[in-house]
Amino acid sequence: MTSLQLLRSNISEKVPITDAEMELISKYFRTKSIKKKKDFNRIGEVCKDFAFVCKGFLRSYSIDEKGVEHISRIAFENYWIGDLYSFFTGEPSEYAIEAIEDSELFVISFYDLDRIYLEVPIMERFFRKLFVNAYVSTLHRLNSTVSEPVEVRYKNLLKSHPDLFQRMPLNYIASYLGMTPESVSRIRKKR
Amino acid sequence: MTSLQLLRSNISEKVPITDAEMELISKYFRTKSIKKKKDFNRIGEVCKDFAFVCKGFLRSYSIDEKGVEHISRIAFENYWIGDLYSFFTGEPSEYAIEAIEDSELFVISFYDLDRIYLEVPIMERFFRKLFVNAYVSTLHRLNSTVSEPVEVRYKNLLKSHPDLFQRMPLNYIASYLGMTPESVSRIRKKR
DNA sequence: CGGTCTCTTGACGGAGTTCAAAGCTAGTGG
DNA sequence: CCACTAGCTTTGAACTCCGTCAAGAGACCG
Repeated sequence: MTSLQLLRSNISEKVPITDAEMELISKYFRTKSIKKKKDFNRIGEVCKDFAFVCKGFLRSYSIDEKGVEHISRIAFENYWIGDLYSFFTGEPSEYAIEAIEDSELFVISFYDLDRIYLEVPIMERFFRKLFVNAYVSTLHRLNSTVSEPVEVRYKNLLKSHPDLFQRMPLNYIASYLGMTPESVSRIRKKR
Repeated sequence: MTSLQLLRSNISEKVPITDAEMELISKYFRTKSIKKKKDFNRIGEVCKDFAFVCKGFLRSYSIDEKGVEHISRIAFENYWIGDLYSFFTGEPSEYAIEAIEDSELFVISFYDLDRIYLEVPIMERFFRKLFVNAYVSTLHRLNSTVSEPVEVRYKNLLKSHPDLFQRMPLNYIASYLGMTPESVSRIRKKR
């Protein structure tokens, strides 16, 4: 499956899309490669592009007052990533986005996205659905963070995203789950 | 300001809207009154309507395995509320939505919302923006929950929403912040 | 290889929860 | 309009989960 086919299938999951529309859309996306450990976005910079992950694996994280990183999002192939707040408002981003593995992206700028909305109105619906999903899953994560002990959170993640554990170091998993690497290690020890 | 004017101004914050469009839109909204302590939505039921709060004050909460409530969202006048997951998928809701004060709502069903999109396409953009905002602020809350101690979280909420503290009992504030009422009481005691 | 990064393990401490009891407040009905 | 009750809030004491700190083992890469 080519990157474009992957993008198309991702869109088709939420809205119907024709060949002609895909043609129009694809003109506005640029490809971008990010090497492992390199940044797609830095803290303090405006997040100029919103990205679809064709290949690879990225994380988005913020840094608190004590200098500790907190991973807020993880994006595999077939996921979207970007700092939406910065992207839509033009304010400097509070999140860094970094490739965990060498990654291939389709990226789109704010202005080009606006043109897509004009030329292919159904895309407005697509992104609406995408953002609802992001909102719903984040609310779920928030809920589980305040109501479930570390062990339950770890096991639920393991159940829902076993693939994650093969590709991401333990300290990232800990950070994503809002706990320490030591806690993850101890949970893991008990079988 | 009438309820309809409030709705209009809420929409205008995000997208331009004409008199004619408002006319079309308003036909699809129904008014609904919810008395204090009464439910707008119950756990296990499909959330059939999405609501704009004209007057009053509601909370959305889930209940964990131990039977403890966790407030996931609070909506005043000029806010929107509903279980978006259930609303869009038709699955039973895991959240209850209850009026904290007597409330007046404008509600819209899933099907009528679809009609609005057809008749007033700009509304698709409106809701896209609404959901991006909801997503961004929830991510922010998640971040603060894992990185900041209870006292900081309490004070930040007090700073950003002082009005909340006049209208909502302390145990709800605690639940919304992901801590116990005792903790809130103790934080409050220190001046 | 040598050095850096990742992971494990142990001991300790503390932030925040749990449990319990009592004071306070507000709503209700007689 | 007052008395009563239920819910809200405070306070104290004990506990516990999980984070912190530290040290060492293993793994990976230049």
